[in-house]
Amino acid sequence: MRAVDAKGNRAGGRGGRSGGVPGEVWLREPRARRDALTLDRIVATAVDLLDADGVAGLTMRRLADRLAVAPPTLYWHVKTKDDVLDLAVDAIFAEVPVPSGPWRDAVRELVLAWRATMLRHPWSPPLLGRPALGPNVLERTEFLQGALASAGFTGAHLAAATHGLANFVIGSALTQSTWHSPEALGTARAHLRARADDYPTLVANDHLADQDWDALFERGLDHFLTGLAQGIGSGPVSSPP
Amino acid sequence: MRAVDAKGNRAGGRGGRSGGVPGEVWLREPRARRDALTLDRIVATAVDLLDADGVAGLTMRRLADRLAVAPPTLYWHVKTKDDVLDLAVDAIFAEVPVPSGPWRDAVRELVLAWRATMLRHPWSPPLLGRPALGPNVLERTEFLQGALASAGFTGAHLAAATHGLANFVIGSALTQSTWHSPEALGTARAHLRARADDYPTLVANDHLADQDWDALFERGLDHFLTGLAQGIGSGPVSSPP
DNA sequence: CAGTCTCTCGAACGTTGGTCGAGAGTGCGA
DNA sequence: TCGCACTCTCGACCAACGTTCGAGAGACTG
Repeated sequence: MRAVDAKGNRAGGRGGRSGGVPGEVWLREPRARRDALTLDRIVATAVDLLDADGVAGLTMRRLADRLAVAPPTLYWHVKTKDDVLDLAVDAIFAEVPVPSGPWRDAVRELVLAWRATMLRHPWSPPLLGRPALGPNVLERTEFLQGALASAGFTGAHLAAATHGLANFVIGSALTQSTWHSPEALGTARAHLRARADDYPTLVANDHLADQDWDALFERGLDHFLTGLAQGIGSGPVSSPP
Repeated sequence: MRAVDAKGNRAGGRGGRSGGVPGEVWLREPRARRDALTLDRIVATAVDLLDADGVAGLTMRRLADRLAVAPPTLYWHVKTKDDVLDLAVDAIFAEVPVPSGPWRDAVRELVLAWRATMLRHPWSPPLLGRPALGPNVLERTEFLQGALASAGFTGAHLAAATHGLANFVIGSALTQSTWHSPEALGTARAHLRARADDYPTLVANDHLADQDWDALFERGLDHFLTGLAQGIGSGPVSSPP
């Protein structure tokens, strides 16, 4: 069953189920279906859809279509659409390599890769407004906190450092993905310039310019790391060997 | 017309329009309708709905119901539902007072109030994934950058400081609003503890504990401000008088 | 009193996320 | 070989959603 043509449309339309067209046997898929519908395939396809058209582009029907399957079928593998979103978010975190080395370099590396991945999938930052407890996310968080702990942070200092870094990355990615499209940026700048009287500083300094966001982020990150390393009270100062 | 009872249901159901019930005149609203439908009322009601039930709770139909109006009516005042969301986001920023004083204190104050407002409306952080160009948002941003500029920051340093602070606030609010409900936090911690082998550091340090988020945020903010004030290259060091 | 402009709404459309129960296909034990 | 149970798929259907259209009511203007 479920013979599909190249465009992914189900063959036969609403034709009779079994024993339909004579000789239909020969048209059937070979033996073991190598296109078995799995959770992994669902999630991967969802990520494709999200990358292509954003959150609005992910529809259970579109998703089913791409997988050459009827929409209700998805609900056997997945409980709700939110499940798909949660799984998609965790899936892209697998792209973030877990580094090694001295804590400050390792943290920098992780955070930069983290940000790069989110920007590669601009639909993801707002979705972090939902609890993310997937294995990939947790593994990276574990590493981050581990690195900071190995640097000597403890207690509230450790918590502040971990959350602070994570929040900084997430906020940056959210903001930058907002201004993803050049057109949006352009109209926004025009909007600002037309109100130069109200926002003299923003206009004078060309806020929302098409600037080097990467450099901006790294600068901010270094500020934060410096503040961290400087420590307050019991904070650590230097890198371990 | 449009007499409403206390529960906001339209009176008369589907009764005849004009010249319906005899004596209905006396039941009509006094003279000039003091419940005129305005954009402001729409937005204020939308914020109420969002506060009560989150983004999922805001429906054009529910909104119209609360305003004792038929759904299509809203579309005369507003182009799409997204308009309502954008306006709602800008509306809550009016709650953030614009401070004064030495730059570091003023910035701290603004940022803290900003965060507090977003947490009071936990639906708002993910919505910053959409361009926010309302007057209230821009006014606060203008102030933030103005304060930093008056502190001596210029060029890329200024941009990094402005965006860095904004991103830090947004990220913090997004993360914290994610774990808004104690139940979600509880199950998440249980989930973590059940996997102590995989996430030893997170479990040992009770990541996602029901901690003092405010203190955590202030600590992180101070780290950042310290890194900022310390400056890199041409960065400033001290507060102006 | 006609005309215009502002504002409201009933009816309806297309699409969405999701449910239900009927099956097809497969593997397994008797 | 049969029958049963389990896995997986789907057609039909549902309520709810955002939004459009055109018909008006009501209030001002000339």
